[in-house]
Amino acid sequence: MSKSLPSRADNYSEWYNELVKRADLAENSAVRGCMIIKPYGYSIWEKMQRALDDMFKETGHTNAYFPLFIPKSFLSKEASHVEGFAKECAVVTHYRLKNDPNGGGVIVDPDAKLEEELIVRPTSETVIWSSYKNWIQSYRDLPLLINQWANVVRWEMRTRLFLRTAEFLWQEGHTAHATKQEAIEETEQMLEVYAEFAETFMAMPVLKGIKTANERFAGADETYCIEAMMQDGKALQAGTSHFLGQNFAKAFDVKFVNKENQLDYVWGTSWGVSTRLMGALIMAHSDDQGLVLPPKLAPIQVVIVPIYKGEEQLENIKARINPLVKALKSRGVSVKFDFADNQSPGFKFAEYELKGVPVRLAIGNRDMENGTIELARRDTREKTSMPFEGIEDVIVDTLEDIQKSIYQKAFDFRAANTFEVNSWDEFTAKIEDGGFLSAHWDGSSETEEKIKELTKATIRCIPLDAKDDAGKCILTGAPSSRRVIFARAY
RNA sequence: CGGGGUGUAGCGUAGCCCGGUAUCGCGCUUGGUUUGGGACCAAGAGGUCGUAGGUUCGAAUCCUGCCACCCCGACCA
Repeated sequence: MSKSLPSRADNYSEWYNELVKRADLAENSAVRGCMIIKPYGYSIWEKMQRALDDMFKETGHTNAYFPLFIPKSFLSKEASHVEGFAKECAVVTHYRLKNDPNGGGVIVDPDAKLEEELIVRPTSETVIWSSYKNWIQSYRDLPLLINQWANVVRWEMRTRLFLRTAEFLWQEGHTAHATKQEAIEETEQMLEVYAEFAETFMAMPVLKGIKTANERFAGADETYCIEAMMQDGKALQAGTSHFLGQNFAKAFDVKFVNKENQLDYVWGTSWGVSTRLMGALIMAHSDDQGLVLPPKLAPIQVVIVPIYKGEEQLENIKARINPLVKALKSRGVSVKFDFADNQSPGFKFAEYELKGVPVRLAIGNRDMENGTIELARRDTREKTSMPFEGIEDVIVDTLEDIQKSIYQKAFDFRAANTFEVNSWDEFTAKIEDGGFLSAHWDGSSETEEKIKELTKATIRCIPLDAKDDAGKCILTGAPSSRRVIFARAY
């Protein structure tokens, strides 16, 4: 195994794949397209889950759990929904195996065929709405604000660790409301929650917007999204929030009696983020030395590496470091004091950089004599020798500063790679370099598809903060009232 | 699913064209010396050569099917 990663400049996707494996985040499994999330990767996901779950609870949601299997008939109740997912569903047809009468191993027992096939959920709208039918009678039962943490399966043809896997982990919120207005507000609120999570925890700036009809969720009236820019200039959809209108209520016959004693269909939303966020996190900040993790999501925020000759020196260092470890822990900082003697300091430095630990401290005999300690920050790879006295506050400040700096760096990168373009020639030239292109579009699906066909660029979103700005469609020249964001996407 | 490539120890590989039971490095184990940016010496352990068939006295090597992974397409709320 070579010591260094492939560089981003040489081969971005190889860099990504290698990094995921070398940093011990995930690996491929025996099952095509399914990944094994390794402990280090999973602990980052757990941090994401914790933060998101707290935000969901704060906005009034509660968790529940619905089954993995969906009766086939459920899926077909909402027409555009089934159309959207049919091509990528795993189907359970039998419930038993038996010994192969012709020899080795087991075979599917042909006598154990299911009357109705079960679909492994690609998303849970259908099972959930079939339950909501029983749970909702009156406006007093509304709003119903439920989230579930689950795995889903989408049989993708081409997969990549975290970015697109056949099975992935996610959360899916499913809410029901008495009015259209309230459901739209919920959809928008959850988009805000996602944006805030991405920006404050992941340190990743996102663009909030609305999807075009082409890119809309199957079964939604409107899909809101957050879009992030990766370091290769490609866009990554990091989260979606859907206003479902009354589509699922109608498909599953979910009616309620309103205050005026009239029967009406309820209004729905659904919203989700997945382990894809791990991919976003990696590609937003990491460099050729390895991961760069935002302190708020780093499983280990500070690592301390002692440099010593002999037991006695190590004991002296431990005596100085142990109280610091304790003090940091009491301030909620996760610290690892790595005094393992089977690896050299240099090895440890490289290893913790690969794993993205935000702050590294090194202390050796020189420091012991001088009353200093060396502090290295992962994002800039700067090393500074500092007085040991007061280092605790410096560490806490540095963690905060790293969180802010990597956000700013990602923000500046996005700004430097976002362009207004006004002609087709400009568009086709610019799109080759990656980045977001802000351009006029005539609003038709045909034009959108034509542009995709010609350039591989899709409309990532119509930004929520788009200003009215009359212009002409980049392709057709037809009038347009505002700009949309085009990019090549993951 | 189409085109191209790859599969040999935990990882990375040589050998394959031209058939004779497998090379080297990293890692691992033990002992010793080391430790301020991926340490060194010595001795060890580890392989049904992706998988299932076929050809052959004999297959990592030749042939066929299958599987997985990578790249390019198609597909992908």
